[in-house]
Amino acid sequence: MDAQQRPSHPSPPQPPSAPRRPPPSPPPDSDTADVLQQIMAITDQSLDEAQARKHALNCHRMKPALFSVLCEIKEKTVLSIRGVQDEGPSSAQLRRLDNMLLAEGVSGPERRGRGAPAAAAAGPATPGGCPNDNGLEHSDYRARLSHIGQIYHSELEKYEQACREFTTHVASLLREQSRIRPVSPEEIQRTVRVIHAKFNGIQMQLKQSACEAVMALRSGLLDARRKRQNFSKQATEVLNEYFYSHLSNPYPSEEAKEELARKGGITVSQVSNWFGNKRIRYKKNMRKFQQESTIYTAKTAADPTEVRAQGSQAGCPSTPASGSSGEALTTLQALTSLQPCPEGGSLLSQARGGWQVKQMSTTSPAGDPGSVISAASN
DNA sequence: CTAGATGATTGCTT
DNA sequence: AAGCAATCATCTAG
Repeated sequence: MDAQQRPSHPSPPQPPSAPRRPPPSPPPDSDTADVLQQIMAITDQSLDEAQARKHALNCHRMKPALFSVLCEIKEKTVLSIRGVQDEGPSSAQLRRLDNMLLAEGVSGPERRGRGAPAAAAAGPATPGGCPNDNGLEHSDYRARLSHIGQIYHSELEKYEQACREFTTHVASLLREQSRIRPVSPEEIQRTVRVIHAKFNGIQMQLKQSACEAVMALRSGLLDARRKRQNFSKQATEVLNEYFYSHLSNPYPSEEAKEELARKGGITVSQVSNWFGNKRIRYKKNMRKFQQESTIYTAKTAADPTEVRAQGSQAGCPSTPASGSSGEALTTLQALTSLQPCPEGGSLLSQARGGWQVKQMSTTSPAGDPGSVISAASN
């Protein structure tokens, strides 16, 4: 405004300072054009050169007039610009991405123990998100996940740094320019906001990429899980020993399952799966398992240190007589293996009472235990 | 390559 | 929630 206080008087005979003005006596209009040209030229110059030129411009006699003209132009244009506010609906999307990265353990303060939210969302039988608690694949998964996290954080840091630098640079540039053209602090603020919005866009892309990487990793893991591996000999041994030594009630308690899992180097859910499969398959084709049965029963008879019931038998509702029934069964099994039964060992099934067989209530109205097996083993 | 074995998953029942 | 039954997908021995 003070520029307007000093109306541009007709040019004095000699300009107070026009140090590098090549034309000695320029035409009246060329003065303004010259100043503008110099302003434009500043961008093409080196810092030192520009500094000198700026100084020259600041002292130019036409500067106040030019400044007031720019003020007027700005006055008009700013009105039309105002009201165009940024910040779109992308903030919600950004929040979603943030949440997801947080849940995956890629971002956030500190990585949680085991990807808890993912496990919570998984199925009941196995912790779907993170399969083998002790598997190689899982550690590999975690390693890759943390690698993604590292890249994400370093990139984020880089972008933030660049954003800061660029913002301060632009702000100082604008402040500098405010000496030759009207730049309000508000305008600087707005420009800064625009810059931040741009960098936010970049950040969002980065977050999106991180999410995609995690997703790819996750689906890869799920694929890998399908590529099952047979249990180790040790694990199969431990499980079979328990199964055949508790043939009257092959339902290990939670503690027994944990013990078996620990001994076999597998998870509790794998133990559950194994027993589920085993019970079904044994029941379906007992004859096939008879040899295996004798092997393991002989083994456990010779080695009393193997995993005992540990309350599973005692706590079993279906077989209250836990004491000698196991041993009696063992001998029964040995007998049945000696005299193979064409129907798949109905003798055993009678002795056992058919475990926890669902069909029992539906298939045999007369309550014939043998029919359970014959119904199940077709 | 194939058949059988086996671990995992899914849908259902209790 | 645990278990059963069927099924899938992979492994493995021959």
